[in-house]
Amino acid sequence: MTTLGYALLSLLACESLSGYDLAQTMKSRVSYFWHARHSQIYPELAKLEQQGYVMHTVVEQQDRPDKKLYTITEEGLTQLRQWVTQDIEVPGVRDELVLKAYSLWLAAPQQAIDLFRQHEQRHMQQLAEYEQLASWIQNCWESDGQRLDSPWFGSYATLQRGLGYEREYINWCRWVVETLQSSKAVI
Amino acid sequence: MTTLGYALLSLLACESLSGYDLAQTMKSRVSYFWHARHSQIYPELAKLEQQGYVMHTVVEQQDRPDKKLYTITEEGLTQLRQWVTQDIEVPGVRDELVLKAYSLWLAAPQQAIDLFRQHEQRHMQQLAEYEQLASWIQNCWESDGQRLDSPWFGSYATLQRGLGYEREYINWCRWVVETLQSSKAVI
DNA sequence: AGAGCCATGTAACCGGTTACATGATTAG
DNA sequence: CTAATCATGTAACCGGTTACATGGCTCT
Repeated sequence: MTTLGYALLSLLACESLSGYDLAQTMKSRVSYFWHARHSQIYPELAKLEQQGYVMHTVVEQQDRPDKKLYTITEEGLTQLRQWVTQDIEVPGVRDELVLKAYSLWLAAPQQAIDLFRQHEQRHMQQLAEYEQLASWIQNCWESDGQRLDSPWFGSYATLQRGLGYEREYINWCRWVVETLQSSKAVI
Repeated sequence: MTTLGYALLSLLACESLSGYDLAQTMKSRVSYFWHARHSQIYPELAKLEQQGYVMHTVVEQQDRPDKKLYTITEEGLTQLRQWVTQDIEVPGVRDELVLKAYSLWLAAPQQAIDLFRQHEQRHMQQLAEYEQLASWIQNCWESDGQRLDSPWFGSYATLQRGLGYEREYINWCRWVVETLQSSKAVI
């Protein structure tokens, strides 16, 4: 089993979806912590089905192309359950902007300021999207009684990370810009 | 040019290093925002040399094997300077722990608590290392007059991100644990 | 008429990891 | 004697991205 396999099972544990839907869902809702293109998803679904973790039924549609609706099996759920709390290594981060920051001493300050302002903006946009989503999901979870065994708890937990991540990233961008500006005055 | 190429140039812009040293430096000092194995570094250095961005001299050593000391060239510096402020896309994050959090509703709360306590610990350790490094580097930068064109500024800027990242990660782990505990009491 | 969405796949490529390979010196 | 560190490389593999390929429906 690959991590992508578990990612797909995680989504299918909440609802049955087609390969196309899985790609859409990843793009829009869980893009923060995982993403995959359809070219990776379709073969992975086939593998999961071969292993018995998912199964599909063809849903015929008139106005649109037919689709394969994938559903998680009992074995799939079992597999997913044993994976969730299994320990993992802390993955090494690779962030090109932080890498660029390492060589910021070689840059023209104004150009550096522009770059980090741009990224501050982008992360503020992302944060705004997550905040909207968070208030929605918080509602869902609350009307579900804030139960730990409600799928909304999972969504809410990941979103909490997304919010924190973006806020911290924005803070850092601002710190870089301010440092570049204040020191510029010193020169 | 690959990003790894720029990562190596970034390090070589501060000091001349061997392939082995580059691997060590990445492991110890810049592991937060970039990392690479020696199997990737050696071929990349050869490519950089072919392109004229670095050059090497063989340093003979008695007590140790001889080594190739790589130095950045003027063209290398020029290349690096134009890359630093060039815009990039915000990279998609992939974090398996956050992915697991999404399926936390399927887990036994106590096992989940153990997992997130473990990761809280690991990030606290990482944070402690960064904090030590930060006070050291801050000193270096200050005795360098907090100049924007001092390499210490670059190191300090990336470390600021490292510190913020780890602190936020720890906060999130704690939030997950607390939520799992408080809701447990409700049940 | 053309752009864009729905829907599913395959193939080539590339960056990164793991493993293979060698060999000297030093510390326990 | 053995393990670890210094030092440099190659090869196989694998996950992920980009591009190729097809085709119907809907909205402008």
